[in-house]
Amino acid sequence: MTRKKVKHVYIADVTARKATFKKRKKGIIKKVNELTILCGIQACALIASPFDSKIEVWPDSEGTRHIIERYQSTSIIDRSKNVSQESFIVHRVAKAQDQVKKKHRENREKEVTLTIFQYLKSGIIPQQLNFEELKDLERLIEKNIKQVESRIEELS
Amino acid sequence: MTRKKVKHVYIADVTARKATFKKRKKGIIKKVNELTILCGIQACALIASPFDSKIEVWPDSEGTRHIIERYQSTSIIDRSKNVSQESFIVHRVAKAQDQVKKKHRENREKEVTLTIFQYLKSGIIPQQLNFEELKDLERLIEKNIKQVESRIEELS
DNA sequence: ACATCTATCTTTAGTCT
DNA sequence: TAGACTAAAGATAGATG
Repeated sequence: MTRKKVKHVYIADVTARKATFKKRKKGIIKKVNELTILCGIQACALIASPFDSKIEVWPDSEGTRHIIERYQSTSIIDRSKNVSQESFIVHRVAKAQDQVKKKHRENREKEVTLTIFQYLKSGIIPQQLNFEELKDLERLIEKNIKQVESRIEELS
Repeated sequence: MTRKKVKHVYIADVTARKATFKKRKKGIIKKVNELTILCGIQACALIASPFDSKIEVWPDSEGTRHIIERYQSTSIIDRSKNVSQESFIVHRVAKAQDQVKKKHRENREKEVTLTIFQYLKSGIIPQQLNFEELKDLERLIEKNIKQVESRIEELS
């Protein structure tokens, strides 16, 4: 009587879709939970609801945040294979500091680099950035500084 | 012959753990994929490997990034229930701009706020921040500005 | 709408190659 | 180390209350 051949296509019927979503979400979360226990690992799932804009996560928001941060760090490292992220950052900062000492003058380029360094240390932006990302960030900070300066000028 | 009662505890044997991890990870990803199709939603899974530091994600890094960003936005909204995030940001920026025009002088407080606004617009930091997070960010930016200024002074 | 049931489908632990 | 196999365990579609 209970026929089942799940066609893997979008479920048009709202009631059926909602029921399936609820059951399967529960199943997935159970499986993810089991995997973390059986294998002693971290894992998380983020699932958007079809019925409201909320995204459900497993485990709690704290655990999810941790693994997301861990993922973001490592994925960025992977993207910049050509240079070790650690030596890259260390070298960049050391170079910026040297330049500051040598040139002995106000220099926006170094201001930007130092700002980036502070943000990296603080964790506001990922601890590792590849060259392209760093360049984007530099351009953004430079733009900000210019805007702030022009606004200040405008008011003087 | 094939006896199975899965005890839900850590699998001590390395070989068995690896085999189970591989099988179950595949299963979870399949289930998540099916859920997204059946219900027409976004979902992702992040799974740390027990054998190297890499975190595997489903779907690709691009899709994962999107849903993470969506999650981070909404979760932060939820945390600052007391005030709508949109009106909060809009109000804060408008106020800062008003102050700039009225006081007609260089003012670090506004510089900080404008910098935050730029970062918010750019997506470098989450689009929504609650009061505590905004305060932390303000303190950080202020500290950065002071450090940069003192370094510039030191060199003049 | 939700809870329970259960026949059937799907996953997977243990085993072998 | 990685597939393939298979029977038991587990998940769930559709039905019913």
